[in-house]
Amino acid sequence: MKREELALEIVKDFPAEDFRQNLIEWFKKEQRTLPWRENQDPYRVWVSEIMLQQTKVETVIPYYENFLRQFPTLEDLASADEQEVLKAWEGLGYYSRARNLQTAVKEVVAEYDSKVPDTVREIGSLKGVGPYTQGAILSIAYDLPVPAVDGNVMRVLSRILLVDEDIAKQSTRKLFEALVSSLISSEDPSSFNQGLMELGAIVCTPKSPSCLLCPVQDHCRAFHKGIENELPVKSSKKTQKTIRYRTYIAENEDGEILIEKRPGKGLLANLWQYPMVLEEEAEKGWLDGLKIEEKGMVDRIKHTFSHLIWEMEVHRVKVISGTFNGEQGKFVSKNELTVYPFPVSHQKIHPYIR
DNA sequence: CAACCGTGGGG
DNA sequence: TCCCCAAGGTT
Repeated sequence: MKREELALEIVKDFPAEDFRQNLIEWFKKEQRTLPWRENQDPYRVWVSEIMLQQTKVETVIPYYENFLRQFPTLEDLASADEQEVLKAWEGLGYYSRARNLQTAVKEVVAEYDSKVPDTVREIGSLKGVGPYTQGAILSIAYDLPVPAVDGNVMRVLSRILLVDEDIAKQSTRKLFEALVSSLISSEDPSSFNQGLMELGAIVCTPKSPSCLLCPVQDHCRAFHKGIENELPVKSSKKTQKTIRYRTYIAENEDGEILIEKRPGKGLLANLWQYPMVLEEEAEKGWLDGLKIEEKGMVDRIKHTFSHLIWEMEVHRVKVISGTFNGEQGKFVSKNELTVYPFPVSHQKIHPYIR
């Protein structure tokens, strides 16, 4: 069955008008007070949507408030120094979001007279703005009836409409976009989309949803069948790979510590760290061209990313002589080290070393 | 498509 | 400890 036909089949006999009314009324009454809900400024909505990608509301709030203080307008962000933008993002993760956002904002200044475009085609062409974010901005900032399907929406609608497609698969999002398109309010698409997400965030939660408090309980097929905990169907991700590194706290005769800059692409792009070498490539007595004197292992650090694991042996060494062959390395004073501005997360010289 | 790209918190 | 999760996008 084609996707549109399947969507029509699913919403057949569904009381859409009742559902819309209950959802929107609930949202207007119960929505949380959040800094990005002060007004409909497209720039403010945009920033919030980027920050909220894969990130909890409570985490985003302080970052958002600080970011808007530093870059109050789209023009301010467009003309800002990239290092400052990344610094403001420090600790939020997924740092390409920050770069893409600034790139896109610059394009809006240059190509759209500093006005955030209001069409799917134009806004969707901006860097970092995908299918979800374009729908979110268009509906929330411009009151346009466009689907904004995120994880919340798929969870909520999979229960209400009894959809058992695997939401881990990218293609499934399109089915839910078709469903939302047929259900969305033309009167208040903003409250409809936000209502679905808000419901997912505070009532229709992943584990033990609060069905007794749900404003659309009457319309929920999963609740009526008592299988709300079986939905949504989501295939589990596979286990992460483990990479072993040796990490050096390398001190020279002046008491300075060596740090290196990571490559400009890939994981933690451009972030500074203590020099790291793959464990199997760690040479005794040498570190990328530097002759060193081993002082002993001082710690073992395990850091889990979303898709891989680092296991690091931390060694303290004394630099005897030689020139560092790493990408970009330099010695900094211990004093400078503790406050090294960018982009080490949380004011630690190495994000994963205390 | 599936892999890549962070981080912090909850169960 | 381990797994899952959170207003996803890019390649």
